Amino acid sequence: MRNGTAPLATPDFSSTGRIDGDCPFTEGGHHGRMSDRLGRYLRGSPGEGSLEQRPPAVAHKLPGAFSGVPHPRTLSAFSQRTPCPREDGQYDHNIVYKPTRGFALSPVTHAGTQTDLVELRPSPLSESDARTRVIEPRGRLTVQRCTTICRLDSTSNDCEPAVGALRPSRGRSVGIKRKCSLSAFLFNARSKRTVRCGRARAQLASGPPVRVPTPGADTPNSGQSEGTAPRNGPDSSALACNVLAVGDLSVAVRSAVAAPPAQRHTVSGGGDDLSPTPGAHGPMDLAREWYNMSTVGLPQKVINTIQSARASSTRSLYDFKWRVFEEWCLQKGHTSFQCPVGVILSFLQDLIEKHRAFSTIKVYLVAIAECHVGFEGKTASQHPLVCRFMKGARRLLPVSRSLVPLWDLTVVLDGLTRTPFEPLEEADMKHLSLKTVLLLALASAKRVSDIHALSVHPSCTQFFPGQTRVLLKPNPAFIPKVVGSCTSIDIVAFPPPLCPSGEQQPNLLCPVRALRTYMDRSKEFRRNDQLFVSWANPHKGKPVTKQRLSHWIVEAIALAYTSQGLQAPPGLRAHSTRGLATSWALFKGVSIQDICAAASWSSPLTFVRFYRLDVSAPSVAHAV
DNA sequence: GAGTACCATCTTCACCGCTG
DNA sequence: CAGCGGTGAAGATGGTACTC
Repeated sequence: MRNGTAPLATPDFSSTGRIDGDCPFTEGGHHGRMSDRLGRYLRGSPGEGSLEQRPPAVAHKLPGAFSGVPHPRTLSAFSQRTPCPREDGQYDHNIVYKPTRGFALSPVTHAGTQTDLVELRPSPLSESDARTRVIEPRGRLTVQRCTTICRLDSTSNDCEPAVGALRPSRGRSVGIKRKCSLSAFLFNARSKRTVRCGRARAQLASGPPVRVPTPGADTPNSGQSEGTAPRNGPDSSALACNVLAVGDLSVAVRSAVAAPPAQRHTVSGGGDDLSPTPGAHGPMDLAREWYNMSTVGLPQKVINTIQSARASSTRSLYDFKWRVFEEWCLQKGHTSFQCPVGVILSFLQDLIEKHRAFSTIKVYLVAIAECHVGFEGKTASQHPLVCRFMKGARRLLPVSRSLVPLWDLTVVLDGLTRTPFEPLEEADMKHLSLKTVLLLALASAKRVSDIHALSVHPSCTQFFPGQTRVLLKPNPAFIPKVVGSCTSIDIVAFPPPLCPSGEQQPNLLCPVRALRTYMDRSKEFRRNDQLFVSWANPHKGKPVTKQRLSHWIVEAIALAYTSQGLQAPPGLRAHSTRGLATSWALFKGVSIQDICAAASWSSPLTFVRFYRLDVSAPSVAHAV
């Protein structure tokens, strides 16, 4: 791993992936494997690991492009790169989103005096693309391991000592623009161990859940709004070098809409209403909101423009939430759009009792507020009781997650050095693909979407002479989740393991080697520039989706386990690679800034709150 | 029937930006 | 500047289609 200013670490594994006597890990360290030499670039004899300061690479930055282009040649190539459109004229990686499913246009009819306002009409909001996400560390883990409950409650301000230390002086985020990857630390996590000897894997992922403050609750905002200015620590580069070297409606509208029920459409509208109809979807996203606005006489185009204030995905999402509320109201005998506040609160309470996360409940409330007529000129969400309810929910529903990794990194890395993943040259395309994507995910700590955006186009993927290093950039058309956060991935090849015979052997865990092999093999059948393509018919050679990429990662982890005769832990998630890789990196001394830069987090708080795992926990230490 | 992939649905992360 | 409302979008998951 490297951060663009530091050399990639050079883990020293044997050809089997095991660490030789020269490895930077010793039995006496933490986990019995951590060496106090971690964080340094080892050269020479084991006992004389010298610190090698490498000249920092010049980081170039292109306006509007990805951050951190660390190599002049890269910059040149980058400036000349062109988007890589597919045959259908769209860019790879789903950048130009196609309507995954246009809402079927159906007559919008309703009872009331405004029927003519909402008729058969093309939906302006047809491009729904509600995508949602369940981040791995959301704390649904139910296995409790020990009696020592470590809770970081939202009401506590001293829950995370590190947070305070990490928090910028003004409570702002630490703008991090440098790029780096985490491969070195990651693969160093694969410490020397006695294979499965005394391993207590059952304890994995069974640690006490930890409650961390719900975003926004009792904790300062990450201050990302000001995150445009990189604010690197003055010596972060040096640190990285050393460490890496080791390895709304108006009141008028609402008042107008809030007409007496007698003037409004009713549920029994004989099919001519917009009232809740279980299973019947509106012709457009947030049709209720549309009707509410049309009722006060707003022109159709104006309404369309107003509704366009939100992305189609958000409208689609709110529409779904509103339909859920409509159905719930129907079952309870209420009129969804003008029900009393108590009904709304009861609905939200139901969500709490279903153990929905606070953020989920928040979205439901926003959706309801958009479609509900409101109370005395205010939206439903502005009602005093609703405000207090939400405050209570925030306290009652802190984000909790396990501090212990769900899966054992060392086991997985070990598995990747065995059949069916090795020998790599003989491995089938499936296993080669799985191994490559997993190594890449672990080494870069990137989101699946970031990996999905990688391309084999020469302007995006550059191998350095001797396959000593690879620079990966996402397709130029790729829009990351956090705009401006997407950085290129720079991975330096791992050196061959030291063998007594002096024979050069490939490092079986080298991401560069796996990537090179994968690209060479996939070249024969690939039909797209996207890095990862399907290996099986009938989609062979076509770009895989992000979801499939997630499946690959999970399957790779599971296979690594089963290939060793072990049972893979349940609940594996591709996103877990981020938490695990970065936690190991932190554990091994990587600065928080470098970690955030690599993982594209604008604030260290994000890492601490949602991802950080206790990889040094005794259970893991003993297990590994 | 197994394997692979896509689509639709669902949850909630991660952030922006306003307010007091 | 802490707190929080609001928003966009990502990942997980289940269902289903297709091929072999």
